[in-house]
Amino acid sequence: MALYRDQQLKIYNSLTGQKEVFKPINEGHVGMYVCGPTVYSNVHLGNCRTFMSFDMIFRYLKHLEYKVRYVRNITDAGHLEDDDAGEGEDKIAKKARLEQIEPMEVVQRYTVDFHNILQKFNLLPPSIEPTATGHIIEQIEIIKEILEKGFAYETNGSVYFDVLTFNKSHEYGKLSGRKLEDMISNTRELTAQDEKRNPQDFALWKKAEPQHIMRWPSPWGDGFPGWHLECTAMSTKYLGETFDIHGGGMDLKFPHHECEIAQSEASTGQSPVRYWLHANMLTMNGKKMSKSTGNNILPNEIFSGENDQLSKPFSPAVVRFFMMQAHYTSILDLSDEALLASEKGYQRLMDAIGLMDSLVTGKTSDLNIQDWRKRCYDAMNDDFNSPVLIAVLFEGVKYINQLREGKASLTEEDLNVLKKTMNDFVFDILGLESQAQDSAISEKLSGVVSLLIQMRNEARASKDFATSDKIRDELSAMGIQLMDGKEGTTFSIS
RNA sequence: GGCAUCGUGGCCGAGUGGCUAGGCACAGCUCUGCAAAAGCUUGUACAGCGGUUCGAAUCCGCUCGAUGCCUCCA
Repeated sequence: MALYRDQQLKIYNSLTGQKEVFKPINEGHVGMYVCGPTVYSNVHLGNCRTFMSFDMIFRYLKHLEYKVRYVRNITDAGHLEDDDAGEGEDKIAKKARLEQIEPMEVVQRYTVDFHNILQKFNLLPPSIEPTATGHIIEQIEIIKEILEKGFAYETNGSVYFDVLTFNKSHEYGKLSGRKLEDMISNTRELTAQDEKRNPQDFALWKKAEPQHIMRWPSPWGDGFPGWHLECTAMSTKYLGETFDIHGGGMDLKFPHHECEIAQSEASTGQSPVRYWLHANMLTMNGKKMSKSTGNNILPNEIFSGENDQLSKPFSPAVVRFFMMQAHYTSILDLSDEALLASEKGYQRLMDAIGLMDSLVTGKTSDLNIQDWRKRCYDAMNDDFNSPVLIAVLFEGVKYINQLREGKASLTEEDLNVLKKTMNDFVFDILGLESQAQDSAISEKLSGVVSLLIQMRNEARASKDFATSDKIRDELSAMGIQLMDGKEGTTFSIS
């Protein structure tokens, strides 16, 4: 029997503002769509946080033995920097012009970067990773539908979604908690040459100016799709007209996701998504990381330590652990101090896990492992509460250390539950990686260190503390720490 | 200006009506040749003011502060 039947997962749904019991449309199957990046520059750490959060969610759903189809798109069609002006240049085209390369070279370069970085952070690839430019036909079809239903109009080769008309029969703004009347009263005057009937209207199709490189033929002439449309087209194509989970960054809630809802409801008559999930922002110096403002840090700058914000390099796993220590719906602020604290905690966790295989079993158990295991699931079932999970996992760390010191005892059965649970949650679900070195090298290294430990013990036995301390201190300087315990000396490499 | 979210001990960060979150740092003890590691113990924090309640960090109101969205952004 599948694990999900034993677990009651609750998810905070942005649409209703409440935690709801998760029930997929088709039992045992989950369709999940997450808005991916626009590939016109290097992915920064803030972007990574969102994808990492949904990776953790993907992993947990899979762990619960759901069959998950996870679709995460690549936006490879540039969108106008200023939608209203009509004169704006799209970001990919701009980058291509600045670097004197083809737009698709820009796309390729940053798609590769995106994949490389996510791999370093140990993200699983999605089931499908569709591109916007690969779905122009699907987007055009949706525009036709919306036009037919009377929720859009064509002006001068462009097609706009008619928000006011839509709002008469539907509720525009229900996701972001906005009221159309408020939005109207708050907007400035239309610019004189604007093609839109109302400022709230948004583009489904934009006519391409002659100099615009990325262009496709359509019933309305050469142009390119509006920036909300691709997600509607691709999510519908691969997940159906209504699917289970739609995720993305908080900054996409309005207008992007609001427009997606409008587009789907206008074309199919159905609300597209059951559960809307929004991951919160990563900040630095108290401000949102953002490509356009420059307040961001690139993952490679963290891994190398070459940046102004941090005192030292941090490994991808430590950064991931740091992020998992905050709930995905909370704002998280990046700082050197916080990363240093996480690094130590991460190390303690990994050291304990490394000890698991050497633990001995007893006849009785004086730790309630089943209850502990249940609390791990409870944490994740409560809207993927990874920080609470980590708190419970640190109880597991305490258990392991107590067992190692002989201060507690577990039966073989319980010990196996402890090991499996730690491995499941730390590696499979949180997606942390032990920084295992090349196994051939690490095997030899561990032989060498064992030899040194033996020599040190001999020195200690003969009270030659000068020698024993020298071994200990010099290894420590190399990042190899010796730990004396009841059962002998072990070591950890940092 | 409008809409929304948030303000927790030295730092990070959970928690939403009564019961220890957790991590890092700090202190004491145990262990140790000395350390480190680990274990044990201690910290009475919830922006301010007022209200509801037997009881509020948790609910309500106001004030102050921060952030996000309202234009491309994860």
